[in-house]
Amino acid sequence: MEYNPRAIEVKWRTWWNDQAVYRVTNGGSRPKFYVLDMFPYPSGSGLHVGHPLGYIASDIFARFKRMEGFNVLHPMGYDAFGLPAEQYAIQTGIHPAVSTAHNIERYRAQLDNLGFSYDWDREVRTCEPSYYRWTQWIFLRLFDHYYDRSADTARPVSELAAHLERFGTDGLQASCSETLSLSADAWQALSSREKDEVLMNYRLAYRKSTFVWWCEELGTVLANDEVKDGLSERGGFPVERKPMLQWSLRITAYAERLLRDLEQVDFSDAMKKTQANWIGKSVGAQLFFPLEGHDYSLEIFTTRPDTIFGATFMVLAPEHDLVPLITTPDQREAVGQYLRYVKSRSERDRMSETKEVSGAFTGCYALNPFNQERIPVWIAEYVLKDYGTGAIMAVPADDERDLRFARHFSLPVVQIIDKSGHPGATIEDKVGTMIGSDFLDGMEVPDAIEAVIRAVEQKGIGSRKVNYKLRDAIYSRQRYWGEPFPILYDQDGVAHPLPDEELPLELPELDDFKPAAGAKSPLARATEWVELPDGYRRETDTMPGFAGSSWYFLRYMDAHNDQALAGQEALTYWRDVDLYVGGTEHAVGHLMYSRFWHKFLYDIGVVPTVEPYRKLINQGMIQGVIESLYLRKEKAAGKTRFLCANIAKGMPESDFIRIPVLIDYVVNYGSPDSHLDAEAILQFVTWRPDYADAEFEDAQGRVWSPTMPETDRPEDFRLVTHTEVGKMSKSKFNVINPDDVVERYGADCFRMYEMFLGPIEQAKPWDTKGIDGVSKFLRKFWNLFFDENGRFLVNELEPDKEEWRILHTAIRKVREDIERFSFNTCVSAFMIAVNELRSRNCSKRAILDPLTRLCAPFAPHLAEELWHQLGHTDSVCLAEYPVHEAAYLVQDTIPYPVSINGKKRDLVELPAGLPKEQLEKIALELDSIQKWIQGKQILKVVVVPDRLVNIVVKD
RNA sequence: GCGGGUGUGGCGAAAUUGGUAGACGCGCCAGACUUAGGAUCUGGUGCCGCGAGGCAUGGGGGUUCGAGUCCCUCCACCCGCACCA
Repeated sequence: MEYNPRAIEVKWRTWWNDQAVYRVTNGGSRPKFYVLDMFPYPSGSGLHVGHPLGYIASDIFARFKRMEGFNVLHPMGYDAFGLPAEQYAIQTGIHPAVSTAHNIERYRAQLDNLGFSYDWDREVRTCEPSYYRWTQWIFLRLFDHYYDRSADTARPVSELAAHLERFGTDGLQASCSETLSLSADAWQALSSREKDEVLMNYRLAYRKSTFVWWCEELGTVLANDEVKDGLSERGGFPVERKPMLQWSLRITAYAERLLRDLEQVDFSDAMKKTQANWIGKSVGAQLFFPLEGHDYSLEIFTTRPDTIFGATFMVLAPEHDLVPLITTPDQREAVGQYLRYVKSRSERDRMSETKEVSGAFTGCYALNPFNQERIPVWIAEYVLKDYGTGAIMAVPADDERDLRFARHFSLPVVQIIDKSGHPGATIEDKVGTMIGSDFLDGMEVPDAIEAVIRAVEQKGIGSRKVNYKLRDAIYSRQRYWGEPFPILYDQDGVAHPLPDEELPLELPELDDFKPAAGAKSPLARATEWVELPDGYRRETDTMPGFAGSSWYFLRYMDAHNDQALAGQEALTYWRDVDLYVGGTEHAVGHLMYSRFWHKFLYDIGVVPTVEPYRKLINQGMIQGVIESLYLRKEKAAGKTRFLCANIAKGMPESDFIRIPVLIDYVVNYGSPDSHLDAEAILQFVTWRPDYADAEFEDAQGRVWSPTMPETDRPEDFRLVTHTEVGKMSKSKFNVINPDDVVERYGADCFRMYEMFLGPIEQAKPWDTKGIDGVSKFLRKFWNLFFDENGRFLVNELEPDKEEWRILHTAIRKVREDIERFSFNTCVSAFMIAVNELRSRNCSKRAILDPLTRLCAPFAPHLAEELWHQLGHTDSVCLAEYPVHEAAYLVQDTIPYPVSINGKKRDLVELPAGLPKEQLEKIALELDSIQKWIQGKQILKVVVVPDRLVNIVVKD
């Protein structure tokens, strides 16, 4: 019988399905284990070979844990709301729900094709009302809570209102957008609308006019992490800063906990660093500088309050609220001009030209709160509106950027730190002795920082302050395909939550998905839906993509519950995700948001854990090989001739058109010798008929054309292609569909090969070349069970010592390596075992039975078939994972390398457990060693029992 | 600029605590079976050298009986963040 993967794979998948082998129930006596994949956004182009890498790894782990006796939750679903489906709808008129459902179907087929052990009964789709009902519910809880900093937890807004009623803002420690100061009387005197505005300042989901990233092309605002290099992450369109009335989530309230709790999760250091960096905690002081001629003062944040006596000017962000108020009449024009200049610059320009110095003087002076010295107030782009207070005290002597600015505008530089005691210290290092700084003189920098903060607090001109780079998350999108906000506005524009009983608030039907006028969501056109008879109006924006993905892992625990996002019993049983597998691209988006939501849900008593994910593994990207022709159009006697540049040989890249080529055409693709030969060019021009009658010229100046008679064509004509490695994408023609690979080699082979490619966390280019090795291995494994005539070879003979050793070596290695996520070495351990058994013609049941179980997580279909061939009737997926017995691994003899001065000179097989003295004696007496030590003085003999002997001689 | 990562044969890679560098696989070479091979099997394969042997884990230095692994330093590439006060 031949190994025929296609036949057995379909057979067993159907069987698993019928037997509900992967069905999971909540509870029971087995310990729980939760293995989660980052669920995919079902895009129109389907899965490529890179997507399943993480899914395969997690599936192996889930199967391993299941066989180890754990109750394993291993679900899958779809992040189904999002921009691409809506863009597609705008172009084609096809409803996003329709295209999404279609894409999901395709994804499902592709996933099914790989034999994953998901419990599909728990599937979630974020775009289903039964799901987003709870997304809306969580939003309403966020709306209904504020963050109490003294208790470090979220509390109901009603408690906040009660506090204001009795004490005003006195004694209130709450995260807020602006620091307010209100007496109880003042609060009581407010109208209900004004009260609502005050509360909005504290809510964890709040509506406020903020500067947001606006993307004209997409017709929506975007969150910080959705903007890359001044362009939208989706589509790569320009974005601009714009003040808009938006819903936001107060993630900043959780900044400290998000940072601190990184300590208790098992993420890679790189991931933790990235998150910590994004949170960007810095400790310093908040200081108030009185403004000359005004009765208000300028608030700044600094990490270097010690340098205050070196502050020779102040800088405000151009968008700072005070700018119009403090600009003096004679500076109005200069400032206006500068503001126009800033506005004219795209975010891209602003980012790319960070070295350029620009700014304007407001005409206003601030006073140094310590010595009343007059300090000119400037505005400049290099100060950012939304970091700190949007204003700084500039200390050119101790800050690179301030210094550049001072030099450019000839502002004074006052030295305040003597760094002579610290040779090599840079301008920004916090070292040195204070000089020219009044009461700080003579102090070392760290002491001075403390001293200033104490003085500042005593004088009441500021306080110690912790600042974070993390911004609140903009939560409104002016789009159709997202969760509607369960919010109604009354005639005063006051936001009212929809009662929970009215959830889900479903999306209205629409046939036009273009953004509505005035930067509005298409929902604004659904007037019947928006306008309620009682004069109330619905919010027309929708929630962002990260809403649904911030809590989906909880829904899997109890996917059909219609009373709660998940039942308390399910939540306390599954608790948290034990293993989470996904890409690093979600480091600051999804992972931060879901950690934030989880902490909030913990605060309000919904979930039992502080962190959602215990361990995170980031699979590396599988890249594609990109082969391109570089051609330059030349004019030649009426015909279009293309000169082919050999970029590798150093010809310039500019002036050439780059044409990505299907890798199927390329000879030796992926190697330095990649090229198109005559046959390949002919294929190429059928694919690109626009080149069908072109003439091609190679680097030697020879000309070749598909239209010329074959006899005229120069021999061995080649167009050299340029090879790169990059993301798989349609436009690069380098996408490999897993279905094609599965069709040819089978799912088990595909699974094992993806694992065999290299360490899971490492990025690597896809290369189908090596897959034959894995394919051969699977056949060899099969052939231990069947001979070429299909005869079943498995026998009941007792294995010998060596055969036991082979088996138990494999068991130990595979178990160890699964636990450390080293799946590539597991595959090689299987290969070694099978090769060794084969060379001994071993088809003994006592060996093959455990070996079949051992490889079941990797090649489940093959294992299931062989398991049944061995006479079992239950599923191998639920069989017990083998455990190695140390007794079989004890070796009688050990190969001892004998070295002279660390260089191996011989290898001798000696009985295990020999004492040092004897080993030394044997080693020294070896002929091969004698030769080396003849006439030399032996200084020392290092003997490591059961390992090696090293003889140190004097040269 | 800051942060993180990676550098080992022709290629993907292994080496878990400092102890035989290159397991396993691809490719390549030779051979067997074959009408044939993109099938299968056997053997070989880091580099230099006829050989003894020498040289090899990005370069240089150090610690050690012994370093891919630890320390210092330099270089290259990749990925984040990027005027964060």
